[in-house]
Amino acid sequence: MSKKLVLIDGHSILNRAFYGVPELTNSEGLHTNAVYGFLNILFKLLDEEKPDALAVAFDLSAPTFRHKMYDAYKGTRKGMPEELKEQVPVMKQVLQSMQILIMEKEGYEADDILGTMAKRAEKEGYEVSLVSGDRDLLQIASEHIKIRIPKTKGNRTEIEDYYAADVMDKYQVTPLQFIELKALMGDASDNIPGVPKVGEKTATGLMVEYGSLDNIYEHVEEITKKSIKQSLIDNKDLAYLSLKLATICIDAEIPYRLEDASLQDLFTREAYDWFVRLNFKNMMSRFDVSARDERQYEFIPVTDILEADSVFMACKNTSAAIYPFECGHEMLALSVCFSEEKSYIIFVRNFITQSYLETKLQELLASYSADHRLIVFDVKKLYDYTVCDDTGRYFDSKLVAYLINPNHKEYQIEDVAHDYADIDCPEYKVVFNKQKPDEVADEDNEDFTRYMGLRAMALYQSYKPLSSKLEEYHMEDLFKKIDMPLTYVLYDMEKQGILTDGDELARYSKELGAQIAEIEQKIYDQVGEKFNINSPKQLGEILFDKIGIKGGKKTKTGYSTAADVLEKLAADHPVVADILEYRALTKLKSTYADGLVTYIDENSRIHTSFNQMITATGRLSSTEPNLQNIPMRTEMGRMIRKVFKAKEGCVLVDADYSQIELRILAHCSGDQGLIGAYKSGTDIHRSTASKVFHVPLDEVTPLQRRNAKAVNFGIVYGISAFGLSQDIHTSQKEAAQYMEQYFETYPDVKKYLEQTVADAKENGYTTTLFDRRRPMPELANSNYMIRQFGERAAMNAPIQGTAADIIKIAMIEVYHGLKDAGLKSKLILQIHDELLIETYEDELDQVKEILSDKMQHAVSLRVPMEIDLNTGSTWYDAH
DNA sequence: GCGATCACG
DNA sequence: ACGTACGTGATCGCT
Repeated sequence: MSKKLVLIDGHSILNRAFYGVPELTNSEGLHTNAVYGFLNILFKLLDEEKPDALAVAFDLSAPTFRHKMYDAYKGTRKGMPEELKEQVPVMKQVLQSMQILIMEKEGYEADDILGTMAKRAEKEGYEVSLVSGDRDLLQIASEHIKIRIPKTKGNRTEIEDYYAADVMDKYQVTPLQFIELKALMGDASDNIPGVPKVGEKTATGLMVEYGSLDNIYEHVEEITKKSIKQSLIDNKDLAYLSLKLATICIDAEIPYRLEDASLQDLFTREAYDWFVRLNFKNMMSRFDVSARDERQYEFIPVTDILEADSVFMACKNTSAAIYPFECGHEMLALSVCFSEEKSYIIFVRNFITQSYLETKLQELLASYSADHRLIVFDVKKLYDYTVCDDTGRYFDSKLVAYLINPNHKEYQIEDVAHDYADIDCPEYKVVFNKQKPDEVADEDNEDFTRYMGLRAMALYQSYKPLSSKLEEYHMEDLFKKIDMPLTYVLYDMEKQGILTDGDELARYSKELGAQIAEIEQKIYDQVGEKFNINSPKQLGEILFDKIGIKGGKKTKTGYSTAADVLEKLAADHPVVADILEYRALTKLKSTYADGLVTYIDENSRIHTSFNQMITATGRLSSTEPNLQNIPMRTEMGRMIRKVFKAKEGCVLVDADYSQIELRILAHCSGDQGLIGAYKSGTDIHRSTASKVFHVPLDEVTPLQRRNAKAVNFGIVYGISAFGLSQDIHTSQKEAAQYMEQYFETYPDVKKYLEQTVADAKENGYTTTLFDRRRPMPELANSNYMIRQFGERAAMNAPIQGTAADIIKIAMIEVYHGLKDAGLKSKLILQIHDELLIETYEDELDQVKEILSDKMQHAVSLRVPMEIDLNTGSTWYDAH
């Protein structure tokens, strides 16, 4: 077996780690995140590759041969932030303490040293892994030199691998041609100029057609696109200079021999001291050989139905984790784990059919009760195989991970496995690259059985830590009674979908198109030229430079042309009003009229996806398409709602909570003024205005009511005088006065909000009435702005989150209310405080009763929960 | 891929 | 002096 060498691009990996790992300091206040990230990658490499030799190359600040060629050349180390710079010497010392070879040489960049070492090692029969964040090194890839590009995702690391063939696959050029590709397109981060007008697409096209820079110039006359041809001719010298700059030197004069890189004992006394000093606790276990984790799992492929039977039989009196492998809607395999030693991977083969697996799962679920659970990852996706709305039989690890910390963007099984089972599950892409699911799902494919086995194992092992956390956080009821049962309700709603009239959508689109064309022309006429109105950049230049409207800059990239800015200008400049109208119309056409048709299925229905694990507050979100932001506020937009209909023999029943968030505020704060206002049933905004402005109820002016309403909203959002002043177009001073008067009127609201923030600061998280939790790391941030944001979010989260809890409870009760009454009518949409039911006409009275009863009595607060309920043949009419 | 914009609660 | 309402998702233009 040939020897293995790992080469690391020191600065590049340190740089990646710095930006990928959140801020981290040791007790001396030394920044350590980059070093930590680097070591994580290093250990992952050592574990995975078990190399014979390893070395790290660094750049020196001295000029290199590239500087002599090109004055503007800056190399790869410009503008390094101080927090990173201080970690470079630390990193080198840590590596030294681990007896790892550090290579650096004046006149060369790390790339050149790495390239030279890699080629030397290859000649001597080594397998080489070259680790860098920089794709430049792809030019070195060969059959024996693998370029590895790590990506830090949260606290995990994924590595993309490129042998020569993979470079071909991805970039359509050979590693050597990759240099010429780069010479053509340039590279801003390396200050390689490239040829103007030639981007990645053009460069790739040229390289694929002509094969080399020389050949491109031999055939330059054949190039059809004139501007490209001219640019190539004009910049020939530049292209060849770039080629030289981009070429990595593979015969650098460096003093290092391969033997120098041989690995010795990494875990020396000095290294130990460094790890203590840097406070890298979870890496310390590596110093204790006896404690080193050497778990060996067994992954057993099953293709025989009798064996499969016995696996399912063995699951029956214990909790088991399952993880399916699908291609489209077909299950190709199912991994099952019910012990810490082994997983079974059951393949759809021979007598094992998908329906056999579905039956077995169904039987298994039926056998479970409170003691045993089927541990799964994203149960909503599983209901296609196991129809079961008795959700108490499942434990959804993904859902629990979300509930424990809803702040993450996504919850991949790899993350849950790492965080709660300490198991490293490789991503599909990393193991199988671009292979299709049906090509990899084979019982002889050891990569596949390991891939599947690890996932089921990780799920199985995540159960205990996740349940303990739920218990510790007092979130078991939230999980068992709210979010878990909701999964099936959402599944059912998605499956129902909503009837959508495609013809009407097309007519609407056509009408919008006509209006847009008209107003577009009108805008061009007024401005005196054609331009892309949709481009904020072009629009800003036309408005503020050409016409000379005063409005000034606002965004990082240039002029702001946002609606609130333009609205202030519309009165003086008619064209601005037209632009606003153009914007409104094109938005309606592209996002709604034209956007929605693509989602209509063969039954004329649209099935959105309700995501339960996205928001930090506990709300749902809706995607593909988003049916929670269908226009409402303008009449033209609202017309869209006419395309959403009830099917033949049905009507739509729509109910929404009236000011649910303010009512929750009244309840939570216990403010008698606010509670009294709701109990008396008067219009809350009018009542607020009357008290705040000290006028009798019937003398409140429309403006006073509007302002009071804005303050009410502001309170819920975590008020700031600035935000309020923006909203009601007044001075910050006046807004501050409104707030002050509001808090005088409702003193317990003020107390409540202050207490909420204080608690959040002390605990580091907020909770809702139902113990939904949101960690608030912003409150401890050193940046004032971020802390301020944290305070506002801390005021809002319990209110918005409690509202989310309440409507979730209502949804579950409405679902079961309808089902238990034997009705065919179905819940089809939720829009945060609103529910929509497609109702059979003969069930109308019952549905209305169930809907209003369950919504009003989902919880009992100190104020009544009122709803508005409407019926109609379209959503437009029902709301 | 990211920022700007705008649709909703 | 800084620069901000809370929570989302889709589309577009641009690098």
